[in-house]
Amino acid sequence: MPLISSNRSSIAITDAPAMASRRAILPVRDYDLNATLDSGQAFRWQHCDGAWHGVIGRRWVRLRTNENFIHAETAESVPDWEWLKDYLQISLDLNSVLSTFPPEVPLSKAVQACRGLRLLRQDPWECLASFILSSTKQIVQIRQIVAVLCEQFGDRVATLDGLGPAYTFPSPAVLARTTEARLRSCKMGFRAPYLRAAARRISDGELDLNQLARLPMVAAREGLMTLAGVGRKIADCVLLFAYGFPTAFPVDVWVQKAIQCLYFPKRRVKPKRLLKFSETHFGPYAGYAQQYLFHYMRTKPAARVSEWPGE
DNA sequence: TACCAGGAGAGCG
DNA sequence: CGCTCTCATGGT
Repeated sequence: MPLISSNRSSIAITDAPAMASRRAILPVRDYDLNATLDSGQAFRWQHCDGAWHGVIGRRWVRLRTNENFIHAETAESVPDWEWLKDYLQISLDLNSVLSTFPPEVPLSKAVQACRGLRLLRQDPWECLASFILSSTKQIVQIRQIVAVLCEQFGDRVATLDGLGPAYTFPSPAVLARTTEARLRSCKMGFRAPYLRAAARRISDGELDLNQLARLPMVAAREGLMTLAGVGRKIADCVLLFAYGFPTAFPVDVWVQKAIQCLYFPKRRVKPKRLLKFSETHFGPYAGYAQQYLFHYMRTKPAARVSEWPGE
């Protein structure tokens, strides 16, 4: 056994010249990796021993973080780290985003409660499929369904020794070819036909997810909503978490409750009016504001307003 | 046990 | 439109 392995000392540091390596150190500022990976936008990250394990594209990766850096490690050496920096949105200046928020109390409190929460830039198909599976499910259950789906239909990818298997997210082509019954065995219930039909339309080329990225947001939303099982909320999740449209504003039960309680505590507001408020109040990075409100409501029960007018 | 979950679609008046 | 019901499953 050689004392020094050939690539053992090659650690990429951010923008160093291209050099194949298995490890990288990414300098970060205001980046709360824990909150970000556990905030209900992605469902495949596992927290073990102070590190996060996940699969991005076809690569398994382990992330560790402290206040100033994210340390990344892959199982096989990679030519560069752009795929990870893009996924984590490392180069986004968070302060310039936060400075566009309207200066009001509820949103400020939500930001203060979790400074460093970020939005990821996910693969459109994985994001779309995951949120098709999300409807009327708790986040823990969504994770479970997605894990089984990947185990059953994804490709095995290399991990570090002793860490257990990891899988890619199954492609539209693979899911288009399977049966509804096999999908239902992943415990996704009535969502199975939706997922299969979406996989079919995409693998047939009838709907081009890459093409949607080049459209204005509203047109991209309309494209997504032609899929059965994809309404306004799920479409907005994909627009925000995968395509990065900064004003996409998914309104789920949590966000609805947040806006109702924090902004209209006296009178009950109809969903339609509430959606209009979300489109006009939060500015050019409304999607970011949404994620802060969501996280705030979900994790700070003591701080949130508990009444729900009209009940 | 009962209730609800990062919804959407169909059926109704 | 706007309301109600259903869909499948499991965590709390």
